Amino acid sequence: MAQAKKAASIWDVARLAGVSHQTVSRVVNGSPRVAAATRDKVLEAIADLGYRPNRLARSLAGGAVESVTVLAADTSLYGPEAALRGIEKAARSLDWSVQVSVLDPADTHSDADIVARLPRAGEPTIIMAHDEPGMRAKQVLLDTQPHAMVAIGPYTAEELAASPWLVGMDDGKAAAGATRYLLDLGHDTVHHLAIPTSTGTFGGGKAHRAEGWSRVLREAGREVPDPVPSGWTFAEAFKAVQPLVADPSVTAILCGNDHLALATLRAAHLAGREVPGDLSIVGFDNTPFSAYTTPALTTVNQDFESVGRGAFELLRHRIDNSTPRPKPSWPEPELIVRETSGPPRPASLHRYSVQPVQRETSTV
Amino acid sequence: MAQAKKAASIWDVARLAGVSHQTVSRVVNGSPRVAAATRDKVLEAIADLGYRPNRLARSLAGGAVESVTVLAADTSLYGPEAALRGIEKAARSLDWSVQVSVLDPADTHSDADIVARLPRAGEPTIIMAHDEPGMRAKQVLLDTQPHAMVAIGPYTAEELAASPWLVGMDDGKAAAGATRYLLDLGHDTVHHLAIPTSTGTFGGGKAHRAEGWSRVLREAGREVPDPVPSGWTFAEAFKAVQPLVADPSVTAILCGNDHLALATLRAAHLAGREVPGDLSIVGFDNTPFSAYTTPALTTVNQDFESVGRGAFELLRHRIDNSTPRPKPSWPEPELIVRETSGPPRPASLHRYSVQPVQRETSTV
DNA sequence: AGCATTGAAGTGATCGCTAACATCACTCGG
DNA sequence: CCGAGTGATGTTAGCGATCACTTCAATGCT
Repeated sequence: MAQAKKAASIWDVARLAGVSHQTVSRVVNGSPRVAAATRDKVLEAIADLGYRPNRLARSLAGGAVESVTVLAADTSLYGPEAALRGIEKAARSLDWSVQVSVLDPADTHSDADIVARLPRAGEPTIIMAHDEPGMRAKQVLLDTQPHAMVAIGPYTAEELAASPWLVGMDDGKAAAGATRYLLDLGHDTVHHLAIPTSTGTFGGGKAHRAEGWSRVLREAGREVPDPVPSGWTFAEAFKAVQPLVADPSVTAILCGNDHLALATLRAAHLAGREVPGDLSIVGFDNTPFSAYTTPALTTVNQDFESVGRGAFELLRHRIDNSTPRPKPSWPEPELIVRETSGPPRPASLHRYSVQPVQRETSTV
Repeated sequence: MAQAKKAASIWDVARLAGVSHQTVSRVVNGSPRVAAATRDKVLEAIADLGYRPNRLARSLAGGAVESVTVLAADTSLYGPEAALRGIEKAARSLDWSVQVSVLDPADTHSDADIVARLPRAGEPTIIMAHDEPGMRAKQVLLDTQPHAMVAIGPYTAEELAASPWLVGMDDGKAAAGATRYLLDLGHDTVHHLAIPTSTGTFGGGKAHRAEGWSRVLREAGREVPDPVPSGWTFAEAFKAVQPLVADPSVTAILCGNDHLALATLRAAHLAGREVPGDLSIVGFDNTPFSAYTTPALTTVNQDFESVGRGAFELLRHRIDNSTPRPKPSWPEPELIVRETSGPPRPASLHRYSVQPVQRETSTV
C-alpha cells in the first residue's frame, strides 16, 4: 500500500541542500545569479526528494501567470477541437499549462457558474464562442475580466477589427465562396441547412455562414430560400433536412458543417436522390472524415489550428503588453471540391430520372 | 478601458461586512454555525464586491480537494471524448472542477513532462490510457502517486479485478462477439484492421480487441490471418487496408474502431468492392457518424460515458475511503447491426447480381 | 446563584511559493 | 587602502484561503 507521504516542498529541498528556500526557488526558475556549485547541490536535492513545484502555490504567490483556461462547450466538433490543439501547441511551446473546462450545453449555466469554472479571478481564458454556451461565457467574461480573455468564433472582418478580444475567420466570406461555386456550377439557387449559431436566436450570435450565403444569392438575383435550421447532432440534421431532400426542385444544399452534410448525404441516399447527380451537397470545416465518405464531401477547409494559435498569442498580448500584438494571419478558407458537388442535371434529364436510382450498383 | 482592479479577497469582504475573515470563510463554505443576520451581512458584502473564492488558495490551504485533472492524448476519438463527458457530468454534479490536459502524441513526453502537467503533487488524476501517451502517463503516475490516480482503458475482466486503479470495458469480449457474428453469417474467416494499441508494440498495452478476435477464430478452427496494423488517422487506415480490400478472398473485416471502418468502406468502394455484398465491415465504438455513413456501419456500441462516470467515482473512493467503492457496472458492449455486414456472396454468384440483403435502413 | 456547556465569532499559524529588499563577501579603480 | 560596485544568498512579507484554537457571551442545569 502506497503511503500518502507528503510531497516535498521548496523548504525540504532547501534544508537538504543547505541553502535558503529562496535559492531553491531561484534554481527552479532558472535565475542566472546562482553559483554553479550551489545550483548543482540544489538540483541534486531536488532529484533526491523527487521535488516538483506546486503550480497552485506558484501562481498564488503572484509569479508570472503561465496558465490558460479554455472554456468550451462542444469539443466533439472538429473546429473547436482543432483550435484547441492549436492553443495547446502554442502554449506548450512556451511552457504554459492549459486547462480545458467543458460547458455542458444541456445545463443552463448561470453567470456565476461560468465564472466559477475559472481557478481564480483574472485567470487568462480563451472561450470557444461558436455556440450558445460559448457566447454566454464570452459575455460573462467580457463583463468580469475583459483584459484576460479572448474569444474564438465566427466573425466578420469588421467585427474582428473592432473587438480586440476576438479571434476568428471570416465565415461569411467562406460561405459566400461556396455558394458562388454552386451557382457557377449552374444551380438556380442554393439551399442552406444551418447550424444553430446561424439562426441568430441568441444574443451576439450573428448568422455569419448563413449571411454570406444569402448575400451571394441576393447579389446574383436568385431566389433566397428560407434557411433550414438544424441542431448540432447528426440526428437533428437528418430530421431537419428531410423536406429539403424530398423536394426535387432542390438541387444544391450548403450545409453549416460537415456533420450536417453527412446527415444530408444520408438523407439524400435514403430518399433515392443521387449525389451529385440530383443533388449537390457542400459542407463546412473539412472535418477529417469528410474525405472518406462515399461520395467524398465537397467542403470548405479552414485552418482552425492557426486560429487557436492566434488566440493564444492575442491573449498573451492582452495580459502582458510587452508581447507583440499578433496580427491575425492564417490561410484563407479554401473550398475543397470532392465528389458531392457537380452541375445540376439538365432539366430534360431531370424529369426522366425521377425514379430512384440504385446507387450501390451504379457507382461500381 | 477596463482597469485590472485586483479581485476582492476574503479579507475585503470581511472588512466590508464588519466581521473576521474566518466568518466569511464559514459563510462561503456553508458552515452551520453562523448567525443568520451575520450571514446576510456577509452575503451582501460578497455580492457588492463581486467576490469569488480563489480556488488555488483554497486547495493550497488544504481545503477539501475538489478537482480532477484528466490526462488524455487523442480526444478526437469518440471513446475518450464520451468518457470525458461522463467524468465531467459526474464531477459537476458534486461541484468538482475538471481540468483536461492534452498530451501531444507527437511529442515524446518525458516522465517529468507528464508529471509537470499536474497542478500540484497529489492532484487527483484520471488518465485516458487507451493509447501510447496515455499508457506512459499511467505508468508514471502509478509510480508517483498511485493513491490519487485512476486509468481508463481497454482491459480484460481479470486485469480490472486485479488493479484497483483501472476502469474499463472488456474489449476482448466485445471483439469476440463481433467476430462470432461474422462467422455465423457464413464467412470463412475474419480479417482485422488493428488500432495501434492492439499491435502491442508498447509496454503495458495488450492487444485486447485483436486478442478477442483471434481467440474466436482459433476456437472455431478457422485460419487466423495476420492482423493488419493501422495508425489512428483515416489516411493511415486507408493506406493500411488497401491490400485487404484488394484481395477478393477477404470477405469480412473487423476494424479496430469506426474511423478505421469508414476508411475501409471508402477503400472498398474505390476498389470496386460492394459492401456488404463482396465485403462485410464491422467497426467498433458506435461513433456518432457511424449511423449516417452510406452504407451505415455495423459496429459495437460501448457505453463510454458510464465508464467515465465510474472512473470518477473510483477516484473519489481512492482519495477518500469514506466514499463507497463503486462496482463497475455499465451496459455490456452491444453489436449494432446496420448495413455494412451480411453473409458472404456464394462463390457461384460472386460475379453476378446482388444477393438481396436485409438492411436496417431507418435511422434517427 | 454558581458553574459547566454550547454557539458564534475571532486569532494566529500554515500551505508552497515569489517579490522585494537586506546582507555579506569580494572585487576594483583611484 | 577605502568606498563603490557587483554577484550570491538570506530574510521578511505577503498571495488567499483553511484549520485548529481561543475568546466571549448566552444558555442550561443543579
